[in-house]
Amino acid sequence: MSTANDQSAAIRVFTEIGIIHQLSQNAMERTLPDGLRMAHFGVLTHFVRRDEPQSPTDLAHAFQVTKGAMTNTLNRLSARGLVRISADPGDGRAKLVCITEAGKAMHARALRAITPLLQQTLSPFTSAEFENALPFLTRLRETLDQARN
Amino acid sequence: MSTANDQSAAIRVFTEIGIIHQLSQNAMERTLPDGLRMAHFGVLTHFVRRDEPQSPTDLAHAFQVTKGAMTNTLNRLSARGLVRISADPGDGRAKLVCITEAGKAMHARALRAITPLLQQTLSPFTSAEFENALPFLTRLRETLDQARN
DNA sequence: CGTAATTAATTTAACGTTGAACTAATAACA
DNA sequence: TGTTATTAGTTCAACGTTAAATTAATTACG
Repeated sequence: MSTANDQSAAIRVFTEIGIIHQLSQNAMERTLPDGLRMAHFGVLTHFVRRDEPQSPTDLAHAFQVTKGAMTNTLNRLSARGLVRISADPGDGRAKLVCITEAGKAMHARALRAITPLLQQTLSPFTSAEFENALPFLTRLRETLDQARN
Repeated sequence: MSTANDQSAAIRVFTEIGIIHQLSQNAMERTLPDGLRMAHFGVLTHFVRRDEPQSPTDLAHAFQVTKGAMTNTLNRLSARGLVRISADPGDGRAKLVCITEAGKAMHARALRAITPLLQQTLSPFTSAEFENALPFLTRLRETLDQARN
């Protein structure tokens, strides 16, 4: 990555990524039940995979989002009873977030709702194509993440 | 793309793409001069590459954004004198958008501002890696685009 | 011709996000 | 110990976006 010409491929990659993000997020949010947003679904998925209490700050870090954004997301999930927020007994400043049974049920429902969309729109691809794309994307994300801090 | 297991790679790809989009957009907007946003920079880039009048609807379609969003973007660019909006002489409903000299100058300035960031954060990659990633991303974007309509 | 359907663009409310300012609790250290 | 710095979380204004409703102009067609 040295000459000016080299940058054009990188810029095109970022442009495609931006549009893919927008299109896929919109398609999924139109499909998710009950006005659930991708940010909410992401947090539920996180807790389904890893059912341990976690602080809002850790969650904000995991999702690469500001603490303010995570406060908002968790408040909405909590207001729906999909997540439980309690005080951290070991640290008076901190809180601990858990998924509830209703949260797990909502996640399962959301996953069922979203599956046909995924299967339909991704039918022109093989899973190998996605797996082949992953290492580059992961490394790019890690690089941007490091540059941020 | 048939079994449930296949979807996990696709979901990871979309997750990575979402985070890359967020991180790269934030990094670039922190670098762009004068509070210029990526949406604005994108429109300027479009007109630098293709210096012909174009309607807001065409631009909205090119950027995969609603007409309302494009109205907002164009109004901000116009308020700064970076773009000129005139009535379409052939269609009383339509408008035509052109880039101005100030717009071209701002684009050049923005590109200069953003180049070091690109070079710095992308130095761990070769341009071939970006070029190799492009065909898959392009096809994915096209597929999502078609599914939308 | 005249009515109905389509199209271009704007407007509005609602949402998620950022960045910055703020409060409260903890940690560091002189 | 007491002051200072750091850390966790919230709040607020500003922005871009979407979806839906609205206005105005054009096209289709009976």
